[in-house]
Amino acid sequence: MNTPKRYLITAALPYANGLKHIGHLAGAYLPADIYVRYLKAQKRDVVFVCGSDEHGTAIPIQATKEGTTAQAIIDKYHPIIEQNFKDLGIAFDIYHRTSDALHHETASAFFKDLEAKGDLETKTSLQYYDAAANSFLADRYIKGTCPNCGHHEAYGDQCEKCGKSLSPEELINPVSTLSGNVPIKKETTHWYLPLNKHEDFLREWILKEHANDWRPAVVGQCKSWIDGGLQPRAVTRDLDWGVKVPVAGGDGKVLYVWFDAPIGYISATKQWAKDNGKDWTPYWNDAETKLVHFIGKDNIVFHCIIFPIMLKLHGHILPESVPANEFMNLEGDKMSTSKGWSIEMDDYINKWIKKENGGTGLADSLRFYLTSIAPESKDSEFTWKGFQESVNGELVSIFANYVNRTWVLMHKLCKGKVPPIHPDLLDEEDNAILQSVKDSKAKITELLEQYKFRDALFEVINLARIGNQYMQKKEPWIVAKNLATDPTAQAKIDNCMHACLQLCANLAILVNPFLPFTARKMCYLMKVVDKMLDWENAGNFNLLKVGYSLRPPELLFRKIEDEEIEAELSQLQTNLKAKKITMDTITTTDASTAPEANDNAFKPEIVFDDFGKIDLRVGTIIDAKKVEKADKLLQLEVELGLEKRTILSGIAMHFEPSDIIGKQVVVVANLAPRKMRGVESKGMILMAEDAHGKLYFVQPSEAIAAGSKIS
RNA sequence: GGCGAGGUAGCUCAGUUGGUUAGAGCACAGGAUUCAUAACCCUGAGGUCCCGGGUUCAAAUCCCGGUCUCGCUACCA
Repeated sequence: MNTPKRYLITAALPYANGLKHIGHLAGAYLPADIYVRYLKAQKRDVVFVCGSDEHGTAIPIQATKEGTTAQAIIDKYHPIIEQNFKDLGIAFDIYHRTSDALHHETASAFFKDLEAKGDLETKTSLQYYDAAANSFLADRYIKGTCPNCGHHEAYGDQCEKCGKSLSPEELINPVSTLSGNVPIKKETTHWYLPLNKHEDFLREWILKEHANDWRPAVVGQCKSWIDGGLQPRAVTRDLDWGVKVPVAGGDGKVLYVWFDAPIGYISATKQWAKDNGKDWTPYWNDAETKLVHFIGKDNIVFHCIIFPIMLKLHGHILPESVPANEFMNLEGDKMSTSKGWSIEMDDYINKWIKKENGGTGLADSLRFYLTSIAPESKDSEFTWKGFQESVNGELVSIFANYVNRTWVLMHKLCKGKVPPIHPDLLDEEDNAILQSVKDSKAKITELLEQYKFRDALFEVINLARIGNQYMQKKEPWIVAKNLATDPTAQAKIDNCMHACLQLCANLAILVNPFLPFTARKMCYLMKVVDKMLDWENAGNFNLLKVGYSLRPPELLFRKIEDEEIEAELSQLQTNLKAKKITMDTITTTDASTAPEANDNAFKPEIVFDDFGKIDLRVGTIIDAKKVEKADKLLQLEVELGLEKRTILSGIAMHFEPSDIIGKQVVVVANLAPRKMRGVESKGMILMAEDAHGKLYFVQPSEAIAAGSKIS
């Protein structure tokens, strides 16, 4: 294994529109922090950068929601997120922000350079435009009905109810959130990054070079994108919140957030270098730097496809690895802040860490559990019960208990001082325990280098288990009963306790990347400086000097009680209900007070003649079947009296074809035909929809002749 | 529908290029012990390796088909 000259480690920039939950923590920040702490203990040259992503349309949207400015939003969340990370021991070398002038300069120059070299293309296209507000509408400024779940408040980029990614074109009944008007389409010019031109490079770099050392899911996802045919991607937007497009024709446009955000890694590095009197350039330009991006699986395409192309074009190094984690669920469901089904870092900190409740030990308890269930190879699940069992059963019972019994015994039998070794009495067990430490260190080191943090942490606990076994065999508390009769008794005790103490010192070093607060507390108990935690010290049994007096025993962690778990579980249900009520309230309030800005509101008045243009008829479904290669479409044959019609309807998720044959429906009979999935649809079925997105047929109260007019 | 990842003990997960009787930790049961946060230590019980075919002397592993979960993507007048 040849060691890189230096490391640059990044963790995904959290979006500064709200609080971040423990799923985010487990996905990117915690593994990154563990890796960095390990590298630093190895005395490697490493910089760990992160920062708030403060651009994009969701920020000004959130501002509107909270009745304030975009600047106020980021100024509110940036410091909270930064502090949350600190409280949980995520030790960035710098936590920067993309609203900073230095970042604007950096991103701006980056874009300018690519533009000047001809690496970008421009293209004119039709985009939604709000004539009343005199502005183009970013995805996030368009609301409409979600085509996936039928939610009325879906945004142009994503539906927050079902979480599906959308494009504005997909929305049903799109409405501008600025004025409430139906947007029109207007020409606009944007810059594009032609991903398609770099396909060969990506194939070579990812599918060949990294086919085996990157995680299967990462390579698989990339392969899927590359094989699917890469398209040019717009890198600018019509918006006034973000980094201004710095070239001619860029008025009123900013860099698209995903173009600007990853450059945030670079500007953060610059800021760090500035603050510390260093040169940032080798970290991004020198081939001997190892760059690693820690992210969640939703970010794979940006960090493995788009950003690498940008880096290559701008003359930077490429990431050596992108260890993306899968998702962490919570008690059987996906985590979602907006649904109230999540555990915010901020909440955990306030409840478990800050109070006299537990202090920093509880930060490590969370780090422990999250690491032990890290979604490294598949989605995993956080349960409070699991948290309790993991902490009580392994962290406390095995690890902390080992340290505690060592300390207590050492004070009882060795006067609180590191006892001497008596070489003539050393036996196989004593030699074996030293060898175990060396073996564990080698294993843990290897696993950490491979980003297998879950397994690495298990090895640390296992070493404590070995310590327990060793002590059990030696039974110093039994030996102590023979002090009067056995002249070698004290020497035997000394040898055992000496080994146990040295093992504790080793445990502190090895656990440090995972549980930094605990490692520090162990240093305190041992009365040693942090320097002892250097990785090179692990595997040695001379870390504590003979005769050195140590502090009295103190518990490293406390157990998690049943009542606390029950409280958390019911809190979760409460949050869920509270959020639901809030959402319902907002929906109804909006409908009554600001009808024009809400698509649940009544549409603008029309005259009778407008209505008269619509030919509504009663029809009877005489056949229904699923459309091939479409999950949501049903192909219906509808009897309209004068003729039979083929009508397609997006209701396949709600009804079984066999169940609806014979049903009477209301049909818009004179709607212009439209082809979907290769089948022409002549007309439209009217459906009613409740607040939960459930669909109902609109039909006459009693069966009447097919083709009957409705007016 | 297409693509990607996953499905192994009650739970959380390992199982490298096919090779004895499929492993670990929790949880559970029994035993031993008391230095330790009712902790530790020893022993044990537990599996149709999602289902069905195929290749092979030999399949959790390779191939084909199906099914379920998650993600990306298409479809929604």
